Amino acid sequence: MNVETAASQMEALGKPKRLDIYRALIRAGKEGLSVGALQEKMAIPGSTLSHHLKTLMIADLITQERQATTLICRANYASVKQLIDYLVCECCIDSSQGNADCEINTSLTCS
Amino acid sequence: MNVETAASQMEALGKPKRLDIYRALIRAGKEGLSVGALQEKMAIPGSTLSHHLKTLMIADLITQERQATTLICRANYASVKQLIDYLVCECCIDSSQGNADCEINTSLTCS
DNA sequence: TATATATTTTGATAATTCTAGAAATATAGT
DNA sequence: ACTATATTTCTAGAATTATCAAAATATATA
Repeated sequence: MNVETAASQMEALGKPKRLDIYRALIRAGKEGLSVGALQEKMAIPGSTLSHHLKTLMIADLITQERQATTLICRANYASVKQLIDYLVCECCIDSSQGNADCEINTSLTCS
Repeated sequence: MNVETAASQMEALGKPKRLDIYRALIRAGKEGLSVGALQEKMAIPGSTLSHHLKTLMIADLITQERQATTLICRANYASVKQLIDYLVCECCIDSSQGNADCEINTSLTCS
């Protein structure tokens, strides 16, 4: 993970609508949600939704799988785990007291 | 935590320079870093740094404490913990399989 | 009060991004 | 081939954001 990748992922999650979309996919699990289902759920125009999904795709935060004419979107759980790690895993290492007393634990695995 | 707050925090972390500044504070621990120390470390103009710090402050991601003429900045560990929780804590709850098999654990405490 | 240090605010420009309607594309069924 | 459904791309305007030099502010010390 590098700072540009992490920042682009944060930025992708930095608008309420996109964050809502992403969290809907986090909640949906491995079944995912189709673009159409998301559009109904989110109540936004298809073109706007499509742009948001593209942003999340480019940031590697979601994946898409075509099933005939519908496109299934899923959260990429591995990438958000890496992002969280990048954010906090170096906690306190520059402190004169070290990080021995820091408890840092981020785990996320979905079956 | 609501979606606007979470999105504004994500957005604040969504630029490489601000993410770098924030991670430097995460590493610094409770001692924090002065604005001047950050400026030297990051090698950016003071006015630019000040704007970035203001953005991080408004998002409640950092705190500032004045010590005479210098201003000590510190990461707000509690708020990033809440942000991470907001992102993933509802993992898979809408799945037909439920979230029983999801392991979600985010802990971050710094002494 | 005068000076020095630390930091913020102002102001202006360039660049990016959000939004959504309209048109285009892709896939499947009749 | 024609139609229907699902989704994307094109296009453009409005709004927001990043950047930094210069001026202003805040605090401490001589």
